[in-house]
Amino acid sequence: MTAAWPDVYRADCPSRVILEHVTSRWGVLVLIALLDRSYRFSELRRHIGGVSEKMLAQTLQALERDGFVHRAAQPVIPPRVDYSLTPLGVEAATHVRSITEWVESKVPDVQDARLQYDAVRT
Amino acid sequence: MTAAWPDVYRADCPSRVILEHVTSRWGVLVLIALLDRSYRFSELRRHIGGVSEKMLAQTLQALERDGFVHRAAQPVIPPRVDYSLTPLGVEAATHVRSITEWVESKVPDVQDARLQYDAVRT
DNA sequence: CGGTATCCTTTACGATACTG
DNA sequence: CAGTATCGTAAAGGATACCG
Repeated sequence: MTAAWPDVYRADCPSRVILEHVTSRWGVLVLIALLDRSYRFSELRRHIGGVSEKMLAQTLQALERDGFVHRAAQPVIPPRVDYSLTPLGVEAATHVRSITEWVESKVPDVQDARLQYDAVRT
Repeated sequence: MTAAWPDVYRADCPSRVILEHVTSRWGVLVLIALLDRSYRFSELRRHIGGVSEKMLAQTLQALERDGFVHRAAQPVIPPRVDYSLTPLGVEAATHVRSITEWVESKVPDVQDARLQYDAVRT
C-alpha cells in the first residue's frame, strides 16, 4: 500500500453500498434519463428497455432514500408522480453519464479485444 | 425523447454488458487497485476485502477479455502472474476512481438524506 | 396511474476441495 | 501460487395479480 487506501476497500464500508446504488444496472439508466428531464413512473419504464415494474420501483426508492432522486406525488386521480434529480443526484448522474459515454465510444475496441482473446484460446 | 438516446437504453446493447463489467462490485475495486500499480493474484485478493477466489478470477477474466487488464504469467514454479492495466484499462479505471472518490466524499450527505427519509415514514 | 404482494426462476456468490 | 471444479445458499430479478 503506497498511500491511504479509500474506505471502499473495507468489506463493510458505507460507500460500497452507495456506489452499488448509483452504478447498478438500473440505477445508471435512471440517473442518466433524469439528467435530461423529469419523468413519470411509467414513462421511465417505457424509456428504459427491459426494466420490470418491481426493479424500477426498487431502484427509485433506493435512489430517493440516498437523496439522489426527488419524488413528487400529486394527490390527483389518477395518481401522478414525477421523478427528478436533486442537486446531489445531478452530480452523481453527471459522473455516471461520463462513464457511460466513454464506454459507448470504446465498444469497438472492446469487441476487438474480445476477438483477440477468444482467438488465442480457440 | 429530446435528442438521440444512447444505445445503452436498448435492453440488448453491447455497452450495457461492458458497463456492468467495469462498474460491478469487484470490477470497480480491481480497476482502482491496478491504477496504482500491478498486483499478483493473491496480493489483489488480500487487498480487496471480502472477495472470494472464484469472484476475483471471474472478474479478472472478464476485464482481461474486454481488453482492460493485462495478464502476465511467468512460467516459473511456483507460478507467478502479474495483473496490470492496459491503456484502455487506465481510462476506464480513471473514470471509475473519479466516481468512487465522489461517492466517498458524499457519504455524510447520503446518510443525512437517509435519516430524513426514514424519519418521515417512521 | 403508480405502485405493492406473491411466487417462481435464474444468477451471483461463497466455501471447500483439488490440480498443474 | 494461481487458479479450476463442484456444490449449496442467498440474492437478484421477472411475471402476474391485485389495490388505492
